[in-house]
Amino acid sequence: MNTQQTAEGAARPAGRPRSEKAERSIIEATLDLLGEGIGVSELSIESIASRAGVGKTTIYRRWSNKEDLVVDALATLKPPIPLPQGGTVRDDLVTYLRVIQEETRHARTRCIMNIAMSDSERHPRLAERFRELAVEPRRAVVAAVLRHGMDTGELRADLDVDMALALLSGAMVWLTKWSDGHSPADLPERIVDEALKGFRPRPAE
Amino acid sequence: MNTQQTAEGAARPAGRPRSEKAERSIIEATLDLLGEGIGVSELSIESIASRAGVGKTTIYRRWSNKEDLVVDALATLKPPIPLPQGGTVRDDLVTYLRVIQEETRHARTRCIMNIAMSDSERHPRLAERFRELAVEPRRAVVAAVLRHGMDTGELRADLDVDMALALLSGAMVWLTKWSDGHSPADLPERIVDEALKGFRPRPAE
DNA sequence: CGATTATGAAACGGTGCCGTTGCGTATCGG
DNA sequence: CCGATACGCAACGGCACCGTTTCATAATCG
Repeated sequence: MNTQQTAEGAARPAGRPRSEKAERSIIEATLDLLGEGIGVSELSIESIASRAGVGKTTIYRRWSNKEDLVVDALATLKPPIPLPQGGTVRDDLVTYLRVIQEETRHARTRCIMNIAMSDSERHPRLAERFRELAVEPRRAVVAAVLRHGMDTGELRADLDVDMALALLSGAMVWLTKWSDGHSPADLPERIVDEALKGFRPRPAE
Repeated sequence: MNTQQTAEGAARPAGRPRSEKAERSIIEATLDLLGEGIGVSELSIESIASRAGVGKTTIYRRWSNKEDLVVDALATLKPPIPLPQGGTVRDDLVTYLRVIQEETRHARTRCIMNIAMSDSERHPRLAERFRELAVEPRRAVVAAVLRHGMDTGELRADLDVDMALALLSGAMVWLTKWSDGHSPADLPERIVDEALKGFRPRPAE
C-alpha cells in the first residue's frame, strides 16, 4: 500500500519533502565552523544558517537544540583509517601513531578533538558520541594488534593492553600539545621504541 | 597587564589609592567562574563584576581586555606540590602521578586544564602562561628525578627523558579523560610499572 | 579644608543571537 | 489543480553583553 520508496516503510507525510541537500550543507557548515576553532557554546544557529546558505527555520525544523545538531554532525565523521595490520607489531603501532600525528596537522581534526576533550563535562552526550565514533573503533583495532603481539611473543604475555594504549596515545597527544606547534617526523618511532623498551635497564637483548 | 603599578620607591600618585581587596576579589571571581566550567570566550566582564561585588569600571580601569585579566588570574596559581623526592625513582614517579590524579578530582583544576588544552590555539598567550606556570616547573622536577635514576642505574642510561615524561603524564591524562569520570586508585602505580617494564618480554629479572 | 583619584551603581547606545512568525515561492501526492 | 509541507528570507520582541559615561560617595594627599 505504500506507494513511495521510503526506506522506513512509514507512509510519506504528504507535501514537499525535506531537502537532503540542505541537511547536508547544514551539517557541513557546522563541522566547518567547529573546525575553525568555534567552540560549541559560541556556535550560533544564525552563523550556521548563513554559512550553509539556509534559513534558520530549516535548522529549527530539524533539530530542537544546538547539541543535537552537533551530535548529528559528529556522527558523520568516519573513522578514516582502519590500520592495515601488516608487519611486526612495532610497525603497526608506529603506523597508528603516524595516523594520529597526520590528523593533528589538520586544524579541523584538532579543533574537534579539543571540543571532545574540553566540553566533556558540559556536553556529556557529545563526548560520549565522539568516544563511540572516533576513540573506540581505533582502540579496538590497536588492542587487537597488541594482543596479536602477545600471542606471537613479540610482547610480554602479561601486558596490560589498556595501559599500553594509554601510554602510546597519551604520549602522542601530550607531545603534540606541548611541543610548540609541529612535532618532529620521527616522533611515532621514538614513542613506540621507548614504550617497547621500558625505562629500566635491560640485562641482555 | 596591570596599568597601576607604582613601585615602592616611586611617589604615591595623589588621590584615593586602588583597592587591593577589589583586585583580589576580581581575580578570585574570575578563577571561580573558570572553575565552574565557563570557557574564556563565554566569560563576561559583567558576570565577573557581579560575582566579585565590584563595578565594571573597576575592572576596565585595570585591564584593557579579558585575556589580560585571565592571564593575571592564572599567574596567581601556584604549583602546589614540589614533590618530595625521597625513595626510589619508582616511588617518586608514582607520587607525581598521584598528585596529578588528586588535582584532577577538583573541578576547578580540571576546568583550568581544559582551558589550557583547548584554548591554546585561540589564546596563545594564555597557553604559554599556563605552560610556564603549571607545566614547566613540574616537568623540571620530574626530569630531575628521572636523571637521578639514570645515574644510579635504576633507569636505562640512554633513556629519553622528555619521552618518558610524555609517556607518564600523557597516559595519566588520557586514562583520566576517557575513563568515565573516576579513575581507580592504583592507576599511578600501574602506569609507572608498565612504563618501567616496557612492552617487550624481559628475558630475566 | 580642597584637590584628586577610586569606587559601586546605574544608565547609555550598540551588537549579536535567540526562537518565532509571516511571506511568497517551490515541490511533493492525489 | 488542490492541499500540504518545506524552502529562503526578512522581520519581530527579547535578552545578554559590550565598552563608555555620569553620579554620588569614599579615601588619601597637601
